[in-house]
Amino acid sequence: MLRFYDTLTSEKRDFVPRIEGEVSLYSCGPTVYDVPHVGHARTALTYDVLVRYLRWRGLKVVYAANITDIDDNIIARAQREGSTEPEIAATYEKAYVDQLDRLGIVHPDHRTRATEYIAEMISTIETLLERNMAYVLDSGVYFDVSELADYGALVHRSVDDLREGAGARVEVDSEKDDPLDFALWKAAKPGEPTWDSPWGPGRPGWHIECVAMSLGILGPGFDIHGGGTDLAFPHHENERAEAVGTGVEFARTWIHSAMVNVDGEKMSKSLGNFTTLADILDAFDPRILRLLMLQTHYRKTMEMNRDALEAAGQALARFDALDRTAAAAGLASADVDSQIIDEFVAAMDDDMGTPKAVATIFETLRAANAALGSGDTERAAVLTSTVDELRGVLGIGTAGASGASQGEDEAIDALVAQRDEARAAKDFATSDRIRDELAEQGIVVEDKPTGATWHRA
RNA sequence: GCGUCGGUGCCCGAGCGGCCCAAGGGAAGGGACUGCAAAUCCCUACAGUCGCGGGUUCAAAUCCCGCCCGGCGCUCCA
Repeated sequence: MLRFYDTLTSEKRDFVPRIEGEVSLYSCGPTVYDVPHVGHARTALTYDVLVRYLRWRGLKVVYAANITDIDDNIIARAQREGSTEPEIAATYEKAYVDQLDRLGIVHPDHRTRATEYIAEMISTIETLLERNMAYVLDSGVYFDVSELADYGALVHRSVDDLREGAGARVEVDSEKDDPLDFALWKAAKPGEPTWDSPWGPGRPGWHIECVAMSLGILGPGFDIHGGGTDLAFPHHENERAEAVGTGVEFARTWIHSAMVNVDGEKMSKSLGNFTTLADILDAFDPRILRLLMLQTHYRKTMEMNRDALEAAGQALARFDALDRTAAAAGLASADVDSQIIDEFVAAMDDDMGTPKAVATIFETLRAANAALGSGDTERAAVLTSTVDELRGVLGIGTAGASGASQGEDEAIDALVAQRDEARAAKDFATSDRIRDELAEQGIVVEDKPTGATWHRA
């Protein structure tokens, strides 16, 4: 039985999709005004693995994710750089998608942009006005928090508590009825991009876009709404308020993935520990980052640093080593071990227990190596196939092509063959010299009963 | 301050009432294999106060209360 921890109810609950066998998922993507960082990767990866797993389990998944392509930050950057909002958004959306592609993140079925849903947002706002859940001021249209009974439910705060925080920290628009009331539509300001609306030219508030897109694509009462925990308030709380305010059922389960810390703190430019995704993926095999992240549960804050990445790199090398060993032994593909699969499924079904699932794979990996070592190729084939199957579910595939030319590879083959001859003749001086030469080129030679193999370090 | 999540070996990190003298990964020591390596396997030390103090229970890392410490949220944020 699939179970997920639901932020709204603060408990793990059995997951029953609204349509049997079909899961609808909406996940909040980034505001594209800068290059993506490792935090974006963790959030994207959480839902990537969820989608991969559900599909592997035989469920149909409709996955929608948004791109916020209009907001204060984008406008500010466009003005600063003498560019335009669409240009800034397009540039950083591409940067985001490009980096996620390197990580092998599955593409959502619907990747929508806020500016493509203006009409739907306006119509949602009209509904809220009709139902007296909102009011119009010169500065825009605002949601009336006092009209919603359980505002604050997602973050488990009372309206009074929230108001205390809002009054103390947010510059209160004195016109607003309540400091907690938030903008659905912002009236045009000079120099800003605008869209026409019944309330004059302006642009949408932040939260309304996700309501329009998620309900527009997935329909009322969709199964899962995801995003990073930092979005729980105010963004998700306000989304929920807006959607419920229109009288429809919103997300049935709320999943929030935790933050990535660098040097024990949330990364930020001001702290100087901002770690871009590109920097990490340039320095490490993308599968290393994926494995490292999956070794921590998605709801737990994780630490990201060079040591952790290097440790994960060593772990990943064991997968690649098994690939080589299995290939050298000529293992045929075999049926998977159903008991191990069951163990994996039990771990994943329990609120996406990827750390335990990964542990199961490593145990199987060791057993496969042991079987190989003892000459039990039949068992080794079963275990290796099981490892491959489960790696696939988590997106930890085999090593990619090195990018080296065929000629280079042939030259290395020739040297390795030459070394084999020298070894056969017990000319170890020569064989060691060749091995050292290859090592300098980053080539590791391994002697196996079936002959030497080599790979790039 | 309020809310929320957490504090487990040298490091990372599962477990969340008995199966725990606590998974898995990394690093460390020993052995096997190897001409020597690499890879692999086996063994060992690592946690004997699972942040601290109370309590509940036949039984607690796991539940309850209090305290200390940290992340995140309360402000744009994945």
